[in-house]
Amino acid sequence: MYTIGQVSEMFSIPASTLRYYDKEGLFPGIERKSGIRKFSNREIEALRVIECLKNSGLEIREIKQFMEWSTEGSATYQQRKELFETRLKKVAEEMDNLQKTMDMLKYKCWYYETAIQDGNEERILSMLPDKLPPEIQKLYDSAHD
Amino acid sequence: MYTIGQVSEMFSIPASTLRYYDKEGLFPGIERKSGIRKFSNREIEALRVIECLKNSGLEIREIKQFMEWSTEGSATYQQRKELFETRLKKVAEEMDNLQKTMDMLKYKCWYYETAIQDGNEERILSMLPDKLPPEIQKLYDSAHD
DNA sequence: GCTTGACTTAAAGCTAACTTTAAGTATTAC
DNA sequence: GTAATACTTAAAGTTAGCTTTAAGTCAAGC
Repeated sequence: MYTIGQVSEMFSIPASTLRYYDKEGLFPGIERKSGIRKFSNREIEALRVIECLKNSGLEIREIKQFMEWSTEGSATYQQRKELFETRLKKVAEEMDNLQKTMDMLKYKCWYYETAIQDGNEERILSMLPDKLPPEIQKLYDSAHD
Repeated sequence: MYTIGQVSEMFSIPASTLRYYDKEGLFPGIERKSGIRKFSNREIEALRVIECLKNSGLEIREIKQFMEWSTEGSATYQQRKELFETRLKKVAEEMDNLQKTMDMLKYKCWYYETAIQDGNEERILSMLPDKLPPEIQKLYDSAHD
């Protein structure tokens, strides 16, 4: 059993944020002793799922929905499974998107490395849009679909 | 040369957002004809970079800084290069983080598939924390470092 | 010449996710 | 017993990034 301060330390999350999460219903049925929250393994695992769902782009009120489903036993297994499947797809898309972002960033790194070497951008501009070195051309094309 | 409406269509960005970006200084020196903005290839390419930097987690005011550097010629090549290098590192970290998020999501998908098959979570809980099927154990460990 | 549709502005409004504040209670260390 | 520390609350404040509103200008088609 942990206090809010201990959990705050463990997860590097401000206690005020944990209180906010509780107020928003993310720890349904959390135990209390004379007003003070007692975080058990259930809440610790909940917090790991909260972080995961938040990273997947889910909003707090949708995470609350999930936490409510979790208190309803086997009747909501299907909904919960579908939620995770949907989130998985979403994150896979986000990864694809970030891969394109990285390609653009790598292209720009090359661009400025080359500009620094040359002292100007003229040689680069004369290679655009399709006479860049092969590796760089790939990055450029990926970023300029 | 494009009007704000054409650019809005091309990039699927509301015209109001493009005006907001302009107000925030993201199109320094954009041309106007009797008050109306004229988006040239320079602004189109700027918009691609804006999207890229935004996806990398940069704030609008930092993107503005970059756009100002871009008007200052070769004197700022170094800063611009470093900006893209820093962003690249940041996005690579974000990708790692998302990979962990995906592992947790995959684990949860398996969890609920199994719970649906069994009708309850008992068998799964008896396998925790280190007697899960090998492939699933990997996901679980990755998500519970 | 008048209607239509796309553009313009400044300013106010919105939303999510916290974060801070102010005032108070409870527990632990000495 | 008292001082320090950690907890409690409700409510107000903050921030980023838009989005909407209201009032107006401008060019093209009929």
